Amino acid sequence: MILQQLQKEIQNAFQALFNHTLPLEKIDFQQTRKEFEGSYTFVTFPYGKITGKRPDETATILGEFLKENVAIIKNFNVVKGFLNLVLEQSVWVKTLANLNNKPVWQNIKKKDEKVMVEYSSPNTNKPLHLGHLRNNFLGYSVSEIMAANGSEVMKVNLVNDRGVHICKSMLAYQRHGNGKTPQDLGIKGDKMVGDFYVKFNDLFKAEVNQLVEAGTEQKRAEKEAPILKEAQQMLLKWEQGDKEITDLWKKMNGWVYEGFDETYKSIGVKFDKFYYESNTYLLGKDIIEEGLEKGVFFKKEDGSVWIDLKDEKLDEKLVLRADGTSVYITQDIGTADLKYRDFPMQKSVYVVGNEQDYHFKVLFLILKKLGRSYSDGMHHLSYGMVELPDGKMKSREGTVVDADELVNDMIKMAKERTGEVGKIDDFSEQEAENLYRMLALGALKYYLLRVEPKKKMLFNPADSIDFQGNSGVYLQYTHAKICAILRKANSDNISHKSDSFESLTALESTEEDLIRLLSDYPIYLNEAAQNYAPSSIANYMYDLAKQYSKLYAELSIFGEENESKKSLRIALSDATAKTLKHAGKLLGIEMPERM
RNA sequence: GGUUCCUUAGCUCAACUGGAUAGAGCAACUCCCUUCUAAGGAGUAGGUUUCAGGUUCGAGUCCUGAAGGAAUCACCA
Repeated sequence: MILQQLQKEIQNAFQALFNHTLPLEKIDFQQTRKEFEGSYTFVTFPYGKITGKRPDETATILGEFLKENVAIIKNFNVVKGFLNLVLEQSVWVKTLANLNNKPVWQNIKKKDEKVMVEYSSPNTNKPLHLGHLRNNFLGYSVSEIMAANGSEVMKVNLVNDRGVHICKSMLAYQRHGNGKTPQDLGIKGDKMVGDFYVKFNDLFKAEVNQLVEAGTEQKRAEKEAPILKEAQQMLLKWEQGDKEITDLWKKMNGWVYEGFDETYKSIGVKFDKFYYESNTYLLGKDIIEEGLEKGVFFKKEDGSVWIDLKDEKLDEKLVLRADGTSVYITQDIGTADLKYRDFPMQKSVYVVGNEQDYHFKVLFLILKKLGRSYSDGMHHLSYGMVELPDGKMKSREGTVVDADELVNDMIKMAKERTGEVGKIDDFSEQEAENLYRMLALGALKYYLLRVEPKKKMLFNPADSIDFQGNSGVYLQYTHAKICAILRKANSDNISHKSDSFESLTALESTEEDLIRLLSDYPIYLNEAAQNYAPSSIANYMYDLAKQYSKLYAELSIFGEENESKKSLRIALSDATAKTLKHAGKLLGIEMPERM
């Protein structure tokens, strides 16, 4: 790669001129700004002490040395301490030839690194909504990105399938379900169970109001509402393995899973392994014991177990109740060990909303204090909530943007838009439906992934997700446009193998810019994995598509008379399409060949 | 109240981890389809990067403080 070569050349130059060895990883280039001539810029300000010269002098001396000794450097110019390097254009032709022969991502070596990514982790009471989509897309995408960077990745889903809240919907169903199944009602199983969860809340509120009217204090009423007590009772029975209750639980969860499966399939998200809290909620108690022995935890008079994190600017945190039952963090400690036994990973990523920042900080700290070898590789991929104009989404209140509905709406929009443009009249029904879905999901995924995860985002249902401009559809459109060109090149028998253009020595600036962008792809790929940031990929794709669109508008391909140039532009188109397709896959966005 | 996070153009977001004159899309306005897909391209306008200090050759980015917003501080998960 060019940048690596340039790094070495700078290192040599420093050695020869200043008798100083710069470590390679410290040699950094940035893109030359458009208003100056050059491709890459080396900043010399930091090296004053080494060279003993002013930055602009250092830059000039370096530039002269490089021009003299390095074949690919054609020229240079110095602006203050910025050394702009102008490369021989044959370098870019050669770069494209290499790209053409072997895409850059095929050069990425397999790492000896296992990564587990936990995401989605739904609650079986709550049908998936827009916020969950952000989670699912992030988790899926981060997994794909790490895998593309050579890691072995395991995608897992930890399903929250037990607890009082589950009993609530079960109870509401017992009372008002009349034994109906989702098939009877003609709705998805997860939706039906979700409805009963909402139903419970209505019943609960009614009871609370009644109590308050009868003179009970609000807070007490909320604790003593009979229906709540009954739900708690039900949880006890469930824990004791009561047949009637567990049968109902299994039946209702079965419905939910069917619904979830359908949604996962529809949005193109997959998992390698499922964990269920009903299997893991008892884990972790033995580790509490271990922690007591190690002196990491301490016991209070009432028998409850705590950890003191005051030294870390955190508080004391309960890890086991006085009655010996576990809390949330107990089972998370246990599950962490379980996961490591199943898949001894170096990195473990938890894709969970930022309302649990504190929880994960504590969890990772505890595991570190317990001396778990894997604790250093743990990472909470924390993302901001998706908010509506009137505030947060609440499943309990029913104020959510439902995932299935949103996807369906967008498919409808894609269909309308495609109808207006009218380029796929010869598509079969099936092909057309595939395309609509591809476009709808592309728009949705891009919309959610292009934003840095930790930022909260606002979704206004009134103005729909873009099919224009900086959007997923723009990327897909660019890809489809290129495919048209490749089809024509193929039917006209125009070669774009590297020997058809390798002799070229001059390039248009748009061509050069595009080649540079293509060859920089691994940098973004690496950055995305390093920072768990699909947004890096998304933004790169946009830049790439934009750069190509510019070239497409400026330069004619089939109207070009010089055969070598024609071939080069086709090769450039091909490389762009392949890169878009590869990067799109990392975001879960499919690229159509026609649209 | 403590802690953590956020604040960039009217709106939604970028900015290669401290680099040069802060960039895109949407919305507004001008142009460009008898030439490879106009779901596109070129342009105009829009900024004291919330504010006040500091660090240095250089700060949207780092440090301190302030303002506004969010989350969390449960023997819920």
